[in-house]
Amino acid sequence: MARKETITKDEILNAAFQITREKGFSQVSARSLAAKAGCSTQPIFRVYKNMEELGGELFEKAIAFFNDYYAKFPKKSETPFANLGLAYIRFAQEEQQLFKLLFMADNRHGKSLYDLLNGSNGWVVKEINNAKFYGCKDPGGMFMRMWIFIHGSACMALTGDYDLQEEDTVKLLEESYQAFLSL
Amino acid sequence: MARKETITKDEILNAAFQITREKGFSQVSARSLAAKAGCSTQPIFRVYKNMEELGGELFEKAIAFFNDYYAKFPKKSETPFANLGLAYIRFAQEEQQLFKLLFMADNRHGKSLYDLLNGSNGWVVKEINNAKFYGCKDPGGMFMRMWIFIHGSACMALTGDYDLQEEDTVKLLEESYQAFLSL
DNA sequence: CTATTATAATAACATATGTTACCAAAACGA
DNA sequence: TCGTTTTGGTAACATATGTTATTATAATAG
Repeated sequence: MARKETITKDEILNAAFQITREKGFSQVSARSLAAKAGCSTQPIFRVYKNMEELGGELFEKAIAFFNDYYAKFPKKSETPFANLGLAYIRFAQEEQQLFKLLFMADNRHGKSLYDLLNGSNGWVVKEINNAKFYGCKDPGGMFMRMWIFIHGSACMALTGDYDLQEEDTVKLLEESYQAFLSL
Repeated sequence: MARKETITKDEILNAAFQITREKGFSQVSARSLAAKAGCSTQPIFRVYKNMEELGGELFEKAIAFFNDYYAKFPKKSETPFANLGLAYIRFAQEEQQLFKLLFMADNRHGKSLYDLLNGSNGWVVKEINNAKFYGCKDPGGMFMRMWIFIHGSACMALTGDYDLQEEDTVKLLEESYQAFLSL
């Protein structure tokens, strides 16, 4: 019989995720990854065909992480899109590297922004329905405007051009929603 | 006496700028740059101490390019921030790589976003004064909100999540300004 | 205990990077 | 023409990358 596996796919993926989280996806190399996982480069190429394949699974793991982040994020506002937006902006502030990977990179691995946001729980759909429920006449347009605003805040957080605290962000999002309602 | 110089600093910088514009700053390597400039790598290290120094001058050149782009951009709206915003968004659409370098990268080479936008002509100041002239009570807050919105549009253009044409963008910016006025 | 076999470490290969050493090629005053 | 000096090409060095070949290491069926 054969030798037992000591380095699992999960361990490798987790190590890659850690590096990505701390220093960014570009810092995940075969060797840096091996070092983080405490092995040589061989186990990596046993479980993954190549580094690109690992990139794909890493992206999936990042999606799951964001979904979990949002699922656990405490609700702070009744205003449609405000909670999702607040979580998104805080995610950008707290998990800069993951945010870059998910929402600012060229390669989304076939997924659309909507796919990423809507997640497995249909969160965007829920927010849009919520807006409808609260009497918004053009929920689609509202989502577009709000998302431009939310994404702008998040991206500016990454370059150090947005540094509002949570309370102020909530206020900003609620105000913006009200302002866009008038259109 | 000494041999005449055949490869100038300008030629090298222009070649680097071309590569950046076409394929992104990350694609500017000593060798790719030499190839583009039609020389060996030596002239590069004659005029620049190292590649980082070239990076600095390249950034400056990109700033100048954006300033020129905006200076020549035809005015399409009377609404404060709308022209600047429109130019910014179109710049993101047409010059993706330069936009990334200037407005999305970590390293701004000591310049703030305000520095970059305000340029040598005080454009932001002018827009803020313009808003004041048109009766905006909180021009600073308006700039912040408008810029979040504008930057969000531009960044979404880069990931393919914003594809409005010029007219629609103008309308969107004008509407947003009006909406924010109500705050 | 031994043969088999999957695992994983070492080391290599091929390539790309910044940077430098070295040398050949101008350019021009003497 | 010769000597001096700067310029620029070739080639090297050091390092980092993905990937693969080779070898040593378990693990267990027989």
